[in-house]
Amino acid sequence: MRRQGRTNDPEGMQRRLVEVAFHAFKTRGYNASAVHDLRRDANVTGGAFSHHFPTKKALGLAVLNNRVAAAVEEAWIKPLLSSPTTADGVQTVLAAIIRELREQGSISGCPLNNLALELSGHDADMREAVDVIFKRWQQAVAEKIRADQTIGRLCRLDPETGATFVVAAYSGAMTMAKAAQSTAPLERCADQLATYLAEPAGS
Amino acid sequence: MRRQGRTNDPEGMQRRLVEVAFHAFKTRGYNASAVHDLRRDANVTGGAFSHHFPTKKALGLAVLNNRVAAAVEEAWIKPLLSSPTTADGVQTVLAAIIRELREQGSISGCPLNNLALELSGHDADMREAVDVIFKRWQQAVAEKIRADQTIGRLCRLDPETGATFVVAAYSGAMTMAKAAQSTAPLERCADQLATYLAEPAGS
DNA sequence: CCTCAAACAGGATGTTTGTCCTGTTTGCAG
DNA sequence: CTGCAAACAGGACAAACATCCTGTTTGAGG
Repeated sequence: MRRQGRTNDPEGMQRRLVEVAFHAFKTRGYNASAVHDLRRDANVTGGAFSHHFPTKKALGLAVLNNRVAAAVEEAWIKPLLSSPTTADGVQTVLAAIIRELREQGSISGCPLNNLALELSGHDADMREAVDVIFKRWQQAVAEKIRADQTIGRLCRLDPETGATFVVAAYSGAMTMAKAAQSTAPLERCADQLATYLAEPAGS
Repeated sequence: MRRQGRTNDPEGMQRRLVEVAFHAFKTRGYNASAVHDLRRDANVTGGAFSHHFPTKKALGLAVLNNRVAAAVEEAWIKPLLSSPTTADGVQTVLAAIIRELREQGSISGCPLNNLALELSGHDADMREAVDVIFKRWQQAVAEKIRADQTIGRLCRLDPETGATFVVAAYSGAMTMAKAAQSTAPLERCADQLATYLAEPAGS
């Protein structure tokens, strides 16, 4: 075909594809995103696509394992673990997310949340991948709660239970924020999580 | 065509279609459910379908406004409002849902939650419909919290904020339960919501 | 320079999707 | 009895869809 500008860059191509798919899945959803559109947006031909990802499901798993997991790590786990306390970390994370949503105008929701509902009912491998990320997320929060307990905070709170509760409240609030296209649910949940984490539960 | 067993039953046909679609949307999702399959499962021909619902979106809105809203009303609002306190009602509702999920083996998630993520990003009308149901749900919980306050309970809790928090925690927990195919997240959130609603927040 | 597997191009393929169209039947109004 | 609008039957339709196929190009190893 005599295309002379071509250079082999498998990693870059995969990264570009995963990046485009991540964004499309986050905003439009998995089933609503056509492979054809993803290819066009990422400037990837059909041959190249099916070489790196034999099926759409393979791309979905790659997005989940590489990109979504990294997004959770970056937006939640890192800032949480580097905060003085759980309460502080959760507050910092939520404030940052709310600020970011305000700046970009529209609310597309938490990528993990979006894909979780759509994919965990359709395929066992997908659900497994979603669950792994949720488990990792919870584990990090639980770890932070345990760290708090070594300095005399949240001593009456079971770390796993508290972690599940925090993640659930955030996820649900993000769902409602997306439906309402407003940050109000997130702000309210941030407020309640603050008081919840300030005083030991079940005292 | 000489089909002699036919009888006109527009309301029944719409109900049957909405019922089938509700179940399909809940388990497989909106985009993953083909109109063809819905017609087959509901024993409705193409002509009848497009007579009652000109587009798939019309059916989706009908499912949202009629069936999903009714499901929330039945599973959440009614039992909550007929309970002595908010804490009691939330506990009753969650216990019933957990029991039901255990009996049926698999967890398909909260129908509103599932459709919220998938549809609110795709269409303004759909998002509006989802938001209305969420608002109604929150309003009912807030109303119950206000009722508690008239008898000296939860006096330091803002009703709207508390309602958002309760709904968010439940929704998020259901998402995690679906991903994990386990009722554990729901049980943990029920536990934490119990202590959250037992003592006034921010005291 | 030669080889060869991996990387990529560009379309073909068969299926699925949502919607529409033409005709027939029902049931109520007149 | 008779018009007539609504209710329904059954398939047609093009567009969109995910996947596959054949060929070409790259780049590293020998």
